[in-house]
Amino acid sequence: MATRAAPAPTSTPAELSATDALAQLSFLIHGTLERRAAEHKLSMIQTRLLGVLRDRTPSVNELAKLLLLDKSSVSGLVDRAERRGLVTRVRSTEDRRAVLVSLTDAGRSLVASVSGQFEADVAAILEGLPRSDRQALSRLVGRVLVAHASDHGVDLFG
Amino acid sequence: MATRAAPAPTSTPAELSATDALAQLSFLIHGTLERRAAEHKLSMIQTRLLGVLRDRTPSVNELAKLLLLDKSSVSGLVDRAERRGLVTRVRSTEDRRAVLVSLTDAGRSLVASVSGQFEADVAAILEGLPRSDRQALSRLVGRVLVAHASDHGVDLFG
DNA sequence: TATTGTTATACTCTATAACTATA
DNA sequence: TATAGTTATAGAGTATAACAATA
Repeated sequence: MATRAAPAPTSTPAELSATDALAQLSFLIHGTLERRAAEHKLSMIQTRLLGVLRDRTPSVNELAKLLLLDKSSVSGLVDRAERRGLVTRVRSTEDRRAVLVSLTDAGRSLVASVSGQFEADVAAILEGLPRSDRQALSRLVGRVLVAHASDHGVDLFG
Repeated sequence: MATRAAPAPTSTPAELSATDALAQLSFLIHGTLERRAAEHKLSMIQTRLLGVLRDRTPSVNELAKLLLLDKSSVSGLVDRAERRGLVTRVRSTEDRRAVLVSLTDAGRSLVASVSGQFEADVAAILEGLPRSDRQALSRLVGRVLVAHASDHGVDLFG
């Protein structure tokens, strides 16, 4: 956990390894989204569900693969989101076993709020750096992501 | 959520804003720890509990503040960790209402494993960069952390 | 009276197994 | 038979409220 950054996020030592620094920043940013979502009574998994649905109308089965959950877990997740009026279920006409899940207007509006606030939060965290440093950071992190993706057979720019 | 990095982590576009890049990397790193912990049948919160206990023997009340949980939640958390032999409870002699929680040898060993593997994972992710770039990244992220901490009244280097 | 910790209760989240209805 | 989805069940994790023991 990069010394104590993850399980026990603590103070920032004068000297940080790149590993420690990245771990600490990651938990800071993750926690930021968690808090924003909680303000809207959303858990992280409900937030991810809404996020996934922004540009898709997947079946329960496809959702299970996207969210790395069992289909029964997705069933319950969608139940609770549906009860709150955030998503709807529609029986597929092509395969009448399948159920397609999509955002309601309320769901779309909610995920847009959380999303916007989170982006602003991250931007605010980065405001500690002058613009040229932000660009340098962006370039370096972009390279890490590209390298990691290619190591894992992910198709970038697809 | 930095476009779709958080709720719907997807591909890496050719051009990433610093915000998007940081968000994507953060969720990559957080997910890395989550997977490592899960291999040891540890949830994130159990992992954080063990992490906090590495250099402390706090009361249940203090744990609740450190983990940002209600004391009743901590009570259950410690119950389950104790049942697995990872932590022990000792009644405080100074204040006989208080219960002090500490790691067992098994708990300490387990958290060391997860910690070590996670650090190696993050280091591996960073290996996509040449050493000079890693140093630059570390310096930039360190500055972000310092700036954020000072904005929030956190005492660094304490 | 105030504080520490536990317990009772209720809800979310998760998986496994069994079931229904399609294919 | 195989697949899609739901339901029953069990357990972790969380909070609120009520309680016992100690301060």
